[in-house]
Amino acid sequence: MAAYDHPDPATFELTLVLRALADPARLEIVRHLARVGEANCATLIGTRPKSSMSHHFQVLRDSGILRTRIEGVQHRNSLRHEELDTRFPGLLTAVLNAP
Amino acid sequence: MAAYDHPDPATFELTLVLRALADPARLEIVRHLARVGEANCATLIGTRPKSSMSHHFQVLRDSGILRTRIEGVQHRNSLRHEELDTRFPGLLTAVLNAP
DNA sequence: TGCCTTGTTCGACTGTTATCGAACAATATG
DNA sequence: CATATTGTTCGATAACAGTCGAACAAGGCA
Repeated sequence: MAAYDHPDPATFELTLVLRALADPARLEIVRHLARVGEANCATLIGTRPKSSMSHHFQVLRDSGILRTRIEGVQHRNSLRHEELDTRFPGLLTAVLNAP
Repeated sequence: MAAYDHPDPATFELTLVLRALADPARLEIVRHLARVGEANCATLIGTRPKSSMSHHFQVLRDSGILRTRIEGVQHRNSLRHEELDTRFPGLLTAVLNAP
């Protein structure tokens, strides 16, 4: 599998980021990554099928919220917290701190 | 016209707030209110018809982002910035500061 | 090579949301 | 009272987004 395309921080769009975060499943993913740092897709799948999760990861990736690193057969995901902060300071932190 | 119902800050839901902000038209409204403090619907209507705007105001109101005060025939809108901050500290500020 | 694991892609379906005209409601004002 | 102003509600339509099974792709390993 070829590496993923990750958008440049300068091109992050606020509405895309907010929309990506405005979904319970994706918010769960983001919060989990904030705790564990890095995780592959499999460990993040709860009850949802793989195809649904794959979709959510793509939305999060396209908006700039996370990056996916390929290692063998696994795809390791982590937050792009610093990069997000360079364009939207404090946004991700506020979301992560929210109840 | 009877007064509007405004949700209590303790019941604000993050996904609702993020979804409300994740729309260009509504983001524009929020940014305008941040500048001018208070404004009635008419002054916020650009090219969109009244019915569309009325819908967006309702979404913003229901999520807790703004309050609407009725004065005569006008509906004056303003951000519930402090109340939003009590539940989601820094969130609205981060959104307002974003490019 | 054959098989297992990990994820993606495709296609269809479903539910939600935005948009907008038209009719309506409420208040002020002449 | 008649009319103008301000905004809501209704109903229809169209676009979008989430869900999920099935097929596919690629790497690791026996």
